[in-house]
Amino acid sequence: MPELPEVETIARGLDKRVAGDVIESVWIGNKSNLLKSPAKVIAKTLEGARIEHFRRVGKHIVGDLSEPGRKTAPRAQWIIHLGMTGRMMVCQPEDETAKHTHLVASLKSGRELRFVDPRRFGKLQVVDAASFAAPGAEPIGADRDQFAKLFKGRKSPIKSALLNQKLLSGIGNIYADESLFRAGIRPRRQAASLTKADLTRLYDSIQEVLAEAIAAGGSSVSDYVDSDGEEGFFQLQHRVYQREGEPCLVCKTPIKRIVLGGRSSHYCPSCQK
DNA sequence: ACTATTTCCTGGATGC
DNA sequence: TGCATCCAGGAAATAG
Repeated sequence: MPELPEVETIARGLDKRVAGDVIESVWIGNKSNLLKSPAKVIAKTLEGARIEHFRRVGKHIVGDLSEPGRKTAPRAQWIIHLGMTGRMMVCQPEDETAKHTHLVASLKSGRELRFVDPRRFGKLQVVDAASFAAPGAEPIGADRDQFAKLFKGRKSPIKSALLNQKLLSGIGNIYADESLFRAGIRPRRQAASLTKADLTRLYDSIQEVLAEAIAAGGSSVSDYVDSDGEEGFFQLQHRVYQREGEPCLVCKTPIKRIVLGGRSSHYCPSCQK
């Protein structure tokens, strides 16, 4: 599932390959639950636009669009959320159309950008230029004091707070579990109960885990691949996620799995307090 | 202002 | 082999 490191990898890949290209025409399928803007509006906004850049904001891919020939004339932003199974693929027109293809943007270079999403938890929208903002703080390089304040007075489990995109935007189930393991904090701990030392370790763990995961090209669980169809390999470095029953890499205690807010949470009962 | 629960959706895994 | 059932989960909506 695409979280911050996967979305970062995909956005960088897309930027490298299609920045500067111009969208000539757009086809949108009929599955409207994916669309946060009306299909007509999306098509009209994308058609004729030049893609200045693709980049990541939270778990969103943002495409900055401009008027062709006038790079400095901002036009709109194309916002893509991959949900659980969404993919953005750079294809040749003759490439076979994958099942569950919901949008195809034909580019001036002759290539196509395709959005594919079997489970349809993804979202597509267009917004005014420079108007898009993630609902919460950017986890990478967040201010330490601001970070600590996010959890003040929160009664929910720290794991749930980490998944709350309105607090931090970008952390999902994998990196929440992995960060909590490295920080030695149990997922069920009430967020407000974290000491200053806990928060410092958590902050550092998040920075470390996200940086390592980005360097590894993300985690390929489920069917994640980047915009080149390449798998990431951070899943090989997971210490707790999806390792229920397997020995902790530090102390050999079997990793436990519990369900918090309907989400699997994995932790070492010995290393995490 | 929070928090907890439900909903959306398909494919892969499991069980009989 | 086939068919039914369950499960994964990001985030919005709903209920408390």
